[in-house]
Amino acid sequence: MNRKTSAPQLSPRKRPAQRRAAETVDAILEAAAHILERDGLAGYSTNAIAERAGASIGSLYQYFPNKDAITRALILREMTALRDEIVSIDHSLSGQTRLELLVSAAIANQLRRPVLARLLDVEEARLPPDENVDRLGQETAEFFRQILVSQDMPVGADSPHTAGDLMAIIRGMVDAAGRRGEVDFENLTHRVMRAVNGYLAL
Amino acid sequence: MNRKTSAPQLSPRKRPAQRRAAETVDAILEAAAHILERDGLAGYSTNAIAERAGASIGSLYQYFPNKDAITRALILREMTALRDEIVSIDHSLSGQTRLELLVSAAIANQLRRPVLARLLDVEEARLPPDENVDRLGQETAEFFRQILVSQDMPVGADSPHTAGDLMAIIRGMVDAAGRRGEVDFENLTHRVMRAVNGYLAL
DNA sequence: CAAATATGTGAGCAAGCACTCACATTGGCT
DNA sequence: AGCCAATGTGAGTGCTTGCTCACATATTTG
Repeated sequence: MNRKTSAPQLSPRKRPAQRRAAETVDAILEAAAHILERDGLAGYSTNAIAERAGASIGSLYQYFPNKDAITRALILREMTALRDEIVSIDHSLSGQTRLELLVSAAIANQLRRPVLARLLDVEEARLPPDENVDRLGQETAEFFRQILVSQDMPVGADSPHTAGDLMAIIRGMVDAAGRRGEVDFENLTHRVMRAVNGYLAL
Repeated sequence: MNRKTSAPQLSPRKRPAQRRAAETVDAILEAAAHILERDGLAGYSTNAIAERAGASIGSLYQYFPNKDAITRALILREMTALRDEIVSIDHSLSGQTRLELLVSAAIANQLRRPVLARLLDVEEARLPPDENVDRLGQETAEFFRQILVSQDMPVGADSPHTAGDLMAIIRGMVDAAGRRGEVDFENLTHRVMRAVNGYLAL
């Protein structure tokens, strides 16, 4: 533990060691999110992100090797929030209740910052597969499956496509609602729940 | 009809008058579709489109005022194909049968060129609203609604959100399937039909 | 045929982009 | 204080992009 000199920085991406560095990284991520929401992909440039973050373009490139790394970090931030919420659902509840909680969490996650969520979906599709992103997605799908095999769930609710189909239904409906500017969270949740239950019941 | 001189070209976009001009326009559109499918938005540049079309960049800009106009023309081309298929559904069939035909048409439209369809969805969301695109969408939704009020449909199947929700479900599921590389058209169609019927039945 | 119009060409421009680098400042040590 | 690593800076570079324009060729018209 007594390293006199730190390891040489072969990777262009440093890990922040002091508090102000961590603050810089956070500011860059939130600036990137804000620019994406306000100006879309058209205004999403590294110079704009740095300026909005109150940092220099040089600082930005000390912590992110390239622009896509910023986007990936944003995707991970949002996916982690959803995963954490889903895995914290009480295991002793009934399958139906846990399913409702999960769907609510997924809807809330997509609706909290709808424009950002939609654009991150687009970027995720464009970026090459990422180890961390894939692992988070698999973890989330696994908890989904655990709910689908509960005793009070319809037999056969769990198939290789079920979790993926349900996530696609939720994302599709919520994205479309966001595009139309819907704001009635309860009504939308009810309709999504209807689609999910309908898919599972047949 | 005896116009000695044609009207001055105030708009930068000309309408093709001779056959070879129409062929150039078609070649440009198909080149744009091909580049989008093969290289995604990253390679989607006007110079690349012109080269692939076997035309010069100057020719391209004689028929399209800017790059987005090419994308809009592509969107219109795909939407028109779907609309035409939907409005040709036999009115004398039962509501359930017509619904199945409509869903099949929507799925087929999205699956024929899945990568292109997905990217055009993305671009449509980014572009400012367009009169022609909006009108086509409304026409399609209108025919959708006519089916939902058939006698053999569940009462209340038609609400202000129904058509939009169902289109969102179809697009979401088919896009996600395309992303995963699914190829089993029948299986996917069956699952989408299950989601649609489930949504309507409750 | 000639004149007029429609169509086609591609070098090149202005602007924006992601990203580098030589240097300045700050903070944590002893 | 004095040293050094960590952090911050922003003008500048090389590249790509959307798009223009002065001009050439093809087609129609009379």
